[in-house]
Amino acid sequence: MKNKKSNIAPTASELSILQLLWSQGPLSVKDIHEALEREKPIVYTTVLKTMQVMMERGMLDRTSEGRKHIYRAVIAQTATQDKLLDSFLDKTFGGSAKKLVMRALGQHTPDAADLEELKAYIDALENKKNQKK
Amino acid sequence: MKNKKSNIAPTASELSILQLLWSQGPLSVKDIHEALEREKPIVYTTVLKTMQVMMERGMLDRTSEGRKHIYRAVIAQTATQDKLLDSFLDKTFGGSAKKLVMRALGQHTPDAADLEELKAYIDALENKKNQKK
DNA sequence: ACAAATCTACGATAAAAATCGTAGTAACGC
DNA sequence: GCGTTACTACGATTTTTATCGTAGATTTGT
Repeated sequence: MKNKKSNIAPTASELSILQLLWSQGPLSVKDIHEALEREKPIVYTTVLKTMQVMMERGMLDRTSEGRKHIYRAVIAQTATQDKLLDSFLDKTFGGSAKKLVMRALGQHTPDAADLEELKAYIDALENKKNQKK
Repeated sequence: MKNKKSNIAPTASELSILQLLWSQGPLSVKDIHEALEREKPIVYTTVLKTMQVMMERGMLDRTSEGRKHIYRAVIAQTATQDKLLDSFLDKTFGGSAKKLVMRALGQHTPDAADLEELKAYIDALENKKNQKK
């Protein structure tokens, strides 16, 4: 096998922690707690515990900085999103990417610029397909 | 309020049952069990129990046909998918439909015909936006 | 120095979801 | 009629995930 692949799919709470680490880089438990607290009340040790579990599961790594620990994400954002997307696509849209895409655009239509960008992206995909043949 | 909205988001197992009912119409527990069994081993009463719970939660309804019950989905497929999509989009892609769409297309690129259809759909969305203004 | 504040460790509990086993009842075949 | 089969009802257990409380250690302010 290529290299030990982490089969771990993060849960919803774990994902909310990962999002912060992905977007803001390595953070302390305190940093994460403060950020999450803004969304909804949660006890400090709940966050701590979750992050400790995530370490055991190989999702996070950490270094010591004085007495406190600084955590960082080990699993990549894109790989994780792709895995979750795959699973979601199967479970909710029977695996049809087209259906999911159309529904996503219908419900959360991006602005004009983004729509143009999307069309350009689709063109690029079409070209790529043609080249392969 | 418009009409009593069901706030219920089905779990993964519930969703797999709903998928069958949505695509095949009203079914008995036996029908569902047989279909699910093809995917992975599962005990009959597990399915039965799940469907009973779903009834209590208002996701399913049933009629009697002889001694057996025939279940049908009460909650609509599109409404349910939209709700799940919303939540997934937020949790996994920070609410950016564009990101989700591009990733979905990249990982599960539809065939040429579907891509054309998608572009046409995007055009339609653009026109709709322009009209509103 | 030492009390208060800051952090981690970790077991325990709670909450949610999934699974199963047993009991009981109606239908069915013969 | 009566044993076998097909179903439902439902409690109970297991598994997974989320949350919390307490204990103890290190640092900080004064």
